[in-house]
Amino acid sequence: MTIDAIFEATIQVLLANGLEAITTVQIADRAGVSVGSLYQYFPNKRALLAAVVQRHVGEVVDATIQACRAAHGTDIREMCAAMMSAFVDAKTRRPEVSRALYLPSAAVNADAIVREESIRCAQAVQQMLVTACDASFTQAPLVSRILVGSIVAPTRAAIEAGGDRGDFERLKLHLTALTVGYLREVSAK
Amino acid sequence: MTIDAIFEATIQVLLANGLEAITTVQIADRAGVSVGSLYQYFPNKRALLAAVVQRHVGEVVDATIQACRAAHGTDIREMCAAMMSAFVDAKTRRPEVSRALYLPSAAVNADAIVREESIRCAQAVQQMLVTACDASFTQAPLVSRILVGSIVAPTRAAIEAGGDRGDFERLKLHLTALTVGYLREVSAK
Amino acid sequence: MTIDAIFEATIQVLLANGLEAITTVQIADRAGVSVGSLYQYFPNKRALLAAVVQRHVGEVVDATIQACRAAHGTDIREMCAAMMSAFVDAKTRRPEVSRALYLPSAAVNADAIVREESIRCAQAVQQMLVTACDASFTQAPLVSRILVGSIVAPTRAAIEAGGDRGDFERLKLHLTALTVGYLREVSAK
Amino acid sequence: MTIDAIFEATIQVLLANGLEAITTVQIADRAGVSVGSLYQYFPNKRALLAAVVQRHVGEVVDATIQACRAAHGTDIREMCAAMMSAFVDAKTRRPEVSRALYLPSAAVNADAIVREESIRCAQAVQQMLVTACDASFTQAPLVSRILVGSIVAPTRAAIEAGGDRGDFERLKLHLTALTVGYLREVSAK
DNA sequence: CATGAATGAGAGTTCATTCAT
DNA sequence: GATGAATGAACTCTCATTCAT
Repeated sequence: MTIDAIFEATIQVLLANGLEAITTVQIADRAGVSVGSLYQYFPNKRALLAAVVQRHVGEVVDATIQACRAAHGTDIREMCAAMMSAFVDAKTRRPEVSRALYLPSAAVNADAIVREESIRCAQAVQQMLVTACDASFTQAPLVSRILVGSIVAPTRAAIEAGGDRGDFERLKLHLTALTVGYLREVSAK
Repeated sequence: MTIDAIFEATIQVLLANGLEAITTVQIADRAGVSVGSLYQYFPNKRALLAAVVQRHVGEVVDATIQACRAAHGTDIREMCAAMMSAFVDAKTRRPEVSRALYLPSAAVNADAIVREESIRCAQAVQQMLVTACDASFTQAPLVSRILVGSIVAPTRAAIEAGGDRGDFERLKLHLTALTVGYLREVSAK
Repeated sequence: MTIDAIFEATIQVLLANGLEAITTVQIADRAGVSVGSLYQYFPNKRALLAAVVQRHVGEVVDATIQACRAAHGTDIREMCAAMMSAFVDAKTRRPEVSRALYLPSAAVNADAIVREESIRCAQAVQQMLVTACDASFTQAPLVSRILVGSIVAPTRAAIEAGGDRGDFERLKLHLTALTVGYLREVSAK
Repeated sequence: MTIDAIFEATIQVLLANGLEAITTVQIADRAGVSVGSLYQYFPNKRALLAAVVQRHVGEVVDATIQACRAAHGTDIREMCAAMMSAFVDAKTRRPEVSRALYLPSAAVNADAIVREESIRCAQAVQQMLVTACDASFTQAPLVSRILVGSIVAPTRAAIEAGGDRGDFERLKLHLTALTVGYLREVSAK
């Protein structure tokens, strides 16, 4: 509960002040706790930022993985559509949170989290792809990583451009087209 | 000349210490100049980082744009292949530079540069796409942005994974497949 | 208490090093606190100096005003004698403090304080003068300001000349003569 | 000529930026010379400021002394009127210059100049007073110093209040009244 | 356990002064 | 003699972290 408040406060301060100007005292103040308490839950500022990023990215990846699992055995288009829907929905559920977290995500240490979560996601994608009923892949690991990578930046661009629901739905369609087209191109069948 | 030394020093220190630990004195020392001189050329640290990012990203975008122009009037596959080749080559000419600059690129202020350069690139892509001999697009602007966005993250992943020339050549093929597939999917023809 | 220590330290450093050489670290050191603590109480160095001046000048003006009030209704000579006594006593209670504070008093920002306190003092003088039993003034505001102004520099000169109690008592007599003579000259009666 | 330009530039920068923000480069720029040249004429910044103050204060004191000499043998009122007229005229010939120079005058080193010039002025006053045809003084040195001191602050206040010619003429009358009254009070005759 | 005043290392930045051209 | 880029010591101020209460 306190941790949740701290997480939320971190996001708010990040949105208000940016990554460079954020301070532990500010975060604690906005969370309604003392700095001392903050340090009871996190060993240092870096760990706090990492945890916030971890949770957010983890949630998005979890949602995407779940969609991937549910799509096992279907065809390429269905797989891609399901995955894009889950990914974009999860990422844009609270667009301002995503926007706030793009900054610390790149900061030292936190980008390792992003990298690892991307790998976790790519693995689920790979496991899904091999079950596709209308395609097969000789370089499934690489294909999965390309696929996951390719959808990140367009989504970020849409969020930072301040897109609305309609934009995000359109984004889903294009990401589906992007990934379906790719998989067709590299499918062995 | 002094400015070049400062740019190079910034990249070196960034690679050695990361974004959080970089200091103006360190940069000046490694560039073989005094801090005072550094401040003669850049109003502040942020501006220096922004300039370094600007130059790097600008070069990559310039190279990509040039390839786009040269490919006007060809077919989709040739366009994508040419563009991917130029982009990946420019971005991986000195992989460690690219790797160093991913950090400040996300830092406040510098990400605006990245955003603008992306737009500049997307415009050139759009101008190329409308000349394609084997496809036509109803939503060229969106398609261009998606296309540019989709190739950024996979390339970054390849660089950060410490890929070699072979990996980068393979990357080109996949990015070509990715974009060709996408354009086929969304082509009106 | 900490604030008092900082005030006292500021005066000591000012006496030892002058206005140009004073640093926040020095002040903090001599006050036995850390620079950080100093900045917990004062937003910046300028504000600290201003506060020190404010307190000193405020005390002197308060003492003078009190004497003015007590002298309401008396004659000119008694008024001047009472006021000069209070002013010189307050200003020379710790001559070295006064001497130390002449420097920042002129520094930007702090001289505004001196100006305002002078005005406050002049108003009290004016209110006193209009009750004089042996004189009346047609330009009371101007007369009050001249009067307050005229006693400042001679007192400063006496302090900076390193005067002793005897000098200060002699100063009182002369300031009294100065102001009494003036008031007689400009009295309408 | 160059020195004059530097003096004038110093005053301009002082008026524009205050004492704390003044820099040698700024002064040189505004004077239309290089910093190097500035250092050809003055060993350091402090000496430059001191010279500017010296010249201004010296001029005022010179004018006042001249008036004192011309008034030898006259009566108290004529002496005071002549002196006040010369002093106020000299000090308010270019009010903004006086205003600009109040700041460095208090800064370390330059206030010694002010002190010495005050003494020089007081000596001329003393030499004048002993020739007064209608008064004699037992403590001429002290009286002279008080007299000189008493007129400084009211004049400064008038200048800083942005007074016009009319205000300055009124000031002369009051300073004359102030000093005449004083001299009458302390005259032995 | 919570608090938040105190700490102080360290960062960015300035600017008087120099000296090669 | 004039120039102004280069220097780097030194300053102000910040803020992650601690620990006595």
